[in-house]
Amino acid sequence: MTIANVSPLEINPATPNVVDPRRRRAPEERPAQILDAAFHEFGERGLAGARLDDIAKRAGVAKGTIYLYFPNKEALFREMVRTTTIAAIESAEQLAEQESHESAETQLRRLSVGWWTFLRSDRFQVVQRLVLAELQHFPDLMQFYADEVVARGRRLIGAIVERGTARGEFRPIVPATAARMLSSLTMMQAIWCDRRQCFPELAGVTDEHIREEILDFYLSALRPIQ
Amino acid sequence: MTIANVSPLEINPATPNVVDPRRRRAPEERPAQILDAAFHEFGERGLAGARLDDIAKRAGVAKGTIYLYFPNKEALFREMVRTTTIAAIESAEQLAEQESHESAETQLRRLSVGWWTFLRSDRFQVVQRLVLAELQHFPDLMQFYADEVVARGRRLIGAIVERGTARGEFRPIVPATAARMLSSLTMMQAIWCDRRQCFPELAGVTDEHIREEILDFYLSALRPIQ
DNA sequence: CACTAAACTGACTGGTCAGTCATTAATACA
DNA sequence: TGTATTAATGACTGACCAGTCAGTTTAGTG
Repeated sequence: MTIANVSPLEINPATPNVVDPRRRRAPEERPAQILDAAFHEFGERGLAGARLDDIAKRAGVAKGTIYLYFPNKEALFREMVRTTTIAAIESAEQLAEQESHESAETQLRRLSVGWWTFLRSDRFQVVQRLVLAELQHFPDLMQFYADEVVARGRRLIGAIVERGTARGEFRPIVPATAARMLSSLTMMQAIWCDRRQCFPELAGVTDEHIREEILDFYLSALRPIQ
Repeated sequence: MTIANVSPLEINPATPNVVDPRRRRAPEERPAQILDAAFHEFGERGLAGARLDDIAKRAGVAKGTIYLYFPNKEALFREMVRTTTIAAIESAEQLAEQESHESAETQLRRLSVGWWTFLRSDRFQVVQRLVLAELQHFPDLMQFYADEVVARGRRLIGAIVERGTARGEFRPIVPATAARMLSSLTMMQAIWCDRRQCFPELAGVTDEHIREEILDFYLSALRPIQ
């Protein structure tokens, strides 16, 4: 969907290629196509539950083709988690770009909007489910996720909070702890939003409202003591 | 092993039950034995990944025996989630019993200790993983979990917060929102604690310290505005 | 003790699916 | 046009595993 590229071969002056597109040569596109299909199938069924035939069908490719680009199912899974995660971080960091002249509260507010958008996206929901459910069996991927997603996010928040404390906007607090608090509030509730129908209390509330509640709650915990 | 019979005379009348315990009749115990084994196997490998042969072996029972008590793999899974969840709630509610004369802060503090103990137990970690990973395919179980675990917990916290607000201990806040904030802080960080090795920041910190950080942070967000 | 009913067993079956490979199609180049 | 090379296919294989059932063991009863 996102990753699957537009084929440069499609741009054709004379349209001589009326061939079955499935058999057309386009080796550069294959990995992305397959990874995208894998993302959906693994996301839906998990590592053990997903079938390679389904991934192939979704990618518009024969099963054998998958094995031209990935040595086996597990490697495909690993690679899918890696690429999806990387794509996710990049889009999140773009959104969270900060201007240093702003107040810490304003920075936090902007970070909150960007991050929440990302957390509520389909891609994150799937990654999150896989991380929580399957990554215990892949210590290296877990580490990768911890370093590249969690730690990076924490540093971002921690820096803002530290600056806010220094400016007297916030009460004194260990930045790492403060970052962990905001992460947990936001991540957990983003996951719950995805299961809205089960939580009557959330059913009538918009995503945006929840995001604001979280931020207000968080800011009131950081409020300086009189 | 099966064909080579044990002579019934071998059974000493003084110690009558030296029979292979695996073949002793105990139909009342079977479901619990099987469910316990299922808990471990499903918890480790997920619904699709777990093998009934392994569950049987762990339960000390033949595969066929499982089918005397449960119609199929999925039903066993459902039943396992149900019973585990119920056991979990009951143990958690015992811990959280409150005395009405205490201050809201003290009540919250006691609830926090009991709940955290539960959240950090093996049983909860496994249930939580299954809920997040698999329960989307079982809407009825998801609903059951939402009603019996999440909603119950929220009501408990909400009531305490409401009382605290009425007494002027806490600032005015929607009790349901306040409950959701504490739930998300606690649940998410309990899950992270289980993956300690991946988060260098948590590695050197005790569970108890994190629990206190959460509670202090929470209380400071509820602090009345001057 | 003999007989019956209930509990239990584990070899077997049939379906499923990861992974293979002989074959076919497309392209590049002479 | 022919030949070589690379890309892709999908029928096939073998392992695996949920679910079955004919047979075995145990306990209860007269």
